[in-house]
Amino acid sequence: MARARTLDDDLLIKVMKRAARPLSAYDLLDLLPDEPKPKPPVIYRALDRLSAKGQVHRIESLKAFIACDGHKHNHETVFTICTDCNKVEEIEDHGLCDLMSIWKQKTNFTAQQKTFEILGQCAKCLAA
Amino acid sequence: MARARTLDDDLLIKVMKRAARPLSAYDLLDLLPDEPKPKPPVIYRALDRLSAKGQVHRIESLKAFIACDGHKHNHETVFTICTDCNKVEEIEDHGLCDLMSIWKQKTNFTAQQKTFEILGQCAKCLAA
DNA sequence: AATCGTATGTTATAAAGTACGATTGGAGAA
DNA sequence: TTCTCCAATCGTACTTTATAACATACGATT
Repeated sequence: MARARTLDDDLLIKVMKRAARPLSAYDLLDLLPDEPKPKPPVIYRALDRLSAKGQVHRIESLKAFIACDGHKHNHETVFTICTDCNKVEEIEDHGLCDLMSIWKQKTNFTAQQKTFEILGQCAKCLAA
Repeated sequence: MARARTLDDDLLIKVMKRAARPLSAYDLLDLLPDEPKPKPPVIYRALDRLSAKGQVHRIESLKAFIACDGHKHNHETVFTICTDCNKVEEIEDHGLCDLMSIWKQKTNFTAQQKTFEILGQCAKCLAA
């Protein structure tokens, strides 16, 4: 029904997980195996697909992407991003859901895309 | 202690407020009076200054900047950004402060920069 | 008055993202 | 089979966003 894909989504995820830090689209380009070297739009399309499936997140404040650890996202999530060790953690929090519905009532604003990110230092890096 | 500034921060703010929507650095470049046309780094430095003073915010999810309405930020804030009319509202919320300290306890993560943004539709635009 | 330090301006380029025409390869028709 | 059609994908070339590196003006310091 269409042309075969040259860049495998699972491979992309694997590369991202191995890096264990947010990677820009161009970082990914460099890290992916060559022959043929995928072009930027190919990377972005793959990221879009995976993002739509919730397997990848864009960290807006870093202009970079991270593989999602895979749990279900039953709740709203916040990312903590350590600027020292680059570790990203996903906090899944019911309290944030509550807050969201309070805001919804207060403002009548209909949310479509949420970006909750905290940059700083993780416990380990702060201690060191 | 240094050369006089050709780009006045107050003018920049004024232009941003008049626009009443998030503007990219290059939007600003176009909107500012010419003669001499400021170069990108000049704009970005002005935005950094104003951002440090809390007079301007970068909306990460739009790669754009908005003049802050100026109240004190005694609490954590969330931005709602209407993708229809481009209106940005700042929700100042004590509940979010509480949540932040809960996260702090839970994770021992030390926050330095917070990005809380909600894209969607405001009440008016949803009705229309 | 010579020198210095720093905020500013400028040039050039890096980094991030995308519009759009070209290509592939399978489905169905003849 | 061989053809045509078409949707998904690709890739060129470009736009947009951002910054590194360099140059300069000018008040402060000696």
